[in-house]
This record gives sequence, structure tokens and C-alpha cells, in this order.
Amino acid sequence: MKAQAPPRRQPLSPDRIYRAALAIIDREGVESLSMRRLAAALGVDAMSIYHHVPSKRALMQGIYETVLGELPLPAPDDGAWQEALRALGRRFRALARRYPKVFPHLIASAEATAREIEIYQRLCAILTRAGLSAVDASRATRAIYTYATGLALVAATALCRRRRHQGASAPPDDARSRGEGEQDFAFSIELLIAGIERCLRAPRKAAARTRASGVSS
Amino acid sequence: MKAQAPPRRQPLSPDRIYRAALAIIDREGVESLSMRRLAAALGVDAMSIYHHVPSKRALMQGIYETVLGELPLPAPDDGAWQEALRALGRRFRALARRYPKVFPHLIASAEATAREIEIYQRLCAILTRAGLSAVDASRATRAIYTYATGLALVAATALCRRRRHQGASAPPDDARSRGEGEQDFAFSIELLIAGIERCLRAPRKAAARTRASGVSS
DNA sequence: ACGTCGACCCTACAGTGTAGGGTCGGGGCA
DNA sequence: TGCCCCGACCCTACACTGTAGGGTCGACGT
Repeated sequence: MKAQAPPRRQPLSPDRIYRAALAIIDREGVESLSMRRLAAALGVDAMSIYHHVPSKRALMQGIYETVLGELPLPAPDDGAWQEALRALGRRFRALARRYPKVFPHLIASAEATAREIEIYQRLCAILTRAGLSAVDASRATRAIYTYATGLALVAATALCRRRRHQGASAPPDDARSRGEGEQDFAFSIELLIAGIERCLRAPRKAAARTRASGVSS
Repeated sequence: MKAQAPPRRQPLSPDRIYRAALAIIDREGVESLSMRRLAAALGVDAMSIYHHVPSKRALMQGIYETVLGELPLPAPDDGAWQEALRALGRRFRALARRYPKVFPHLIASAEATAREIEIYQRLCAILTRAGLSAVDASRATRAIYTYATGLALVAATALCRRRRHQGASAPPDDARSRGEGEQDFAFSIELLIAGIERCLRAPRKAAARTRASGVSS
């Protein structure tokens, strides 16, 4: 009323849109993100968004890439591959827990983001350097990717469930069960690492087993 | 015009509704399942459905339970736990591939179905009988559950992606890449089994490692 | 034969994604 | 300086969604 100085706060970039959408999803869940709602949060009309984002599907994809962009890649020349795996898993899990409402949809999304492919190749290189054969490294990478997928999904939905069933109350219980999830996570990672180590030591055997099972169905 | 004999084909049970919905989702994807669309497929008005199903959320949940109901439980007294694990994984994967359009949503759904819990307990019992301690069995079960989650999701989305990028053409290529996925699956299962076997042989070491890692973050 | 009841249909409403056209303010050129 | 153009924004409109509320009608117990 005194002075409505800037008729244009910011030129409404795609990144600003993604951030605002992410904030809404974080607060109210992905199903209550609508173009009008998002536009209102940006102080803008719904249709204006379409000048920077072609459709809601594309908006979602952009949100996913924004989130995944926060995942730091593992350095390829790290010392022990085991530690690299643990670190990557930890980061991935942390990201899933930072955006629990988006992550399931991100993961279930049918299109792969560029970041995903990058991470995949990085992992594969690490395992190859560790001594796995090309096929084994590729398979192990896919196995890790698969496991990470499940890991993120379970962590995120568990967090959502817990948040739903109790309010924002009982931080000690939350801390305890979070610690439990943390231990579960570490246990699972060790399970995978142990499997890969065994595969490293006896590649013939693993290959033979692989061929022996899973022909029917 | 000659004779519109049955004014009521069937009393429109919930199961019939779930089946019809499942058929639509299989054909056209989950986002194009609407109450009106479903009603049309059933030869009925949209609102009639609400006399058997309280809401669309409940409809979805019912669909998920219907799908999961097709998963045969592993017999608890099977011989080798390894084979039980392989069989369960195979069935789970097969189910994910039979309903690729629903499965991601089923898995990402925040509420657990009764069947899920049943399977969980069954698995835990198998691993305990195999010789794992109670905590280790429970953790391994959660790890397997996590992995199965990722497995199903990856298998389903891969199938969807492949179907989208090519039409219904090129069955040989499809068969080849399906075989590849099959081998990936077997490899991953063996990875997990190897990890559990190691955990069986040296429970101290695994526990120590678990405690050693993953404190930060 | 009548009352009751439950399964079904219809209308209506608020909310969704988005196509198409209108409006206005600032930059390139005479 | 004046003019034009163009791109960023807004508004209206449409076909669709889930679903609340009430109306209709056929079958059944007495």
C-alpha cells in the first residue's frame, strides 16, 4: 500500500518453479501439488508456469532432477571400494529421508535421469578397478542400483508412515527407530559387500550358480 | 432390441470391481483409471461403485491386495532356505512382471497390506531355522524385503520403459533382454545369499562391522 | 397387496490440466 | 523522440476428475 515497488520480483525461472513445487510437496504431499496451487505460492497465475515448463509431467521430471542433483557423486579414485559403496548408500539414504514425500515417485518414474546414468557408470568403474570382471561389475552395479532403489523407497515410506501415525510428537521414539533403521541400513550394505567380496574371490562359482538357477518361469 | 434379458448381470461385487479396474490399469496405465471409466467398463454408473467401495483410495488398496493375493507363500518347512529364498524372489518378480503398471504404485503405497506382514514373518522364521540369531534374522529379512522392493520396481519400470520405447514389435530383442534381466535377478539373489551365508558363518564379524560403520550423517 | 429396503442412477459442485487469445511493459530501430 | 514488436504474463473456457445428496425402481416378507 505504501509502495508496491517491483512489478516483477523475479523473471520466474524454471529452477524457482521447481524449488517452490518441492517446498509444497514437502509440506503437503505430492498429490496436493496442482498448477494453481503452485502458481499461488509463486504469486502468479497458473498459466504463466507453462511459459517455462511445457506440462505437469515435465514439471515433475524437473523436480526429480533437481532432487537427484543434490546427490554428490563418489570420487572415482577413492581408496577402498567398500567405503565408497557405504558412502554412496549413506548419501542416497540421507537424500531419501530429506525428501520422503517425493522420493517414491521419483524412483517409480519411468524415465531415467541423466544423473542416474552418471552414477551407474561411476559405480561400475569403481567395481571394475576393484577387480571384478566386466560382466560381474555390471551385474553387481545393477544389483546395487536395485538395492538402493528399494532402500530409498523403504526408508521414505517408513518415514511417511511414522509421521502419519503420530504427529510431530515423541522425538525420543523417533530417534530410536531412526537409529534402528540406520543399523538395518548398515547391515544390508554389509550383506551386499560380503556378497561382492565372495564374488571377487570365487568368480567361477558365482557364475555357475547364476546359470544354474532361474530358468523356469 | 430382440430381448434385453438380464436387467442385472451380476450384483457387482467388490472383487468384480477390483478385477475390472486391474484390467483397465493393465491396458492403459494407472493414471487413466477413473471412476467413470471403470463404471463404463462394468456397464454401470460411476456412483454405483461407491455402494461397494468407499473411495478411490480404498479401491486402490483393494486392487493392491488383490494383486498381492496372487503371491504364493513359501512353505515354512522347505528344505534349503536358499532355495526358498530363490523361489520367493522368482515368484515376486514374476508377479511384478505380470502387473508392471500397478506394481510401482503398490510398492510405493504407504499402507502395508496384511499379506506383506505374513510374508515377512514367514521369511523371518525360515532364516531363524537356518541358524541366524533373532536380530540377524530380522535384519536379514528386512534387507531381503528392501531388496525385493527394489527388484520389483526395477523389473516393472524396465518392462514399462521397454514397452513404451518400442511398440509390440521385436519379440526376439524383448526375449533377449528379458533373459538378461533374469540373469541379473539370479546374480543379485546369489549376492544376498552369499552375504547371509557369511553372516551365518561369522556372526561376530558382521555385527562388529555393522556397529563400526554408519554413525555419522 | 402393500410397505420396506437396498441397489442403482442422476444431478451438481469444487477442483484438475491445459488450449487459445487478450494485455501490457520494455528493447531495437527510424 | 516516437514507433513497433515481441515475449512474459493473465484470463476465460473446456473436458475431465472424485464424490455428496437425493431420486427411482424392482424384489421380497408379511
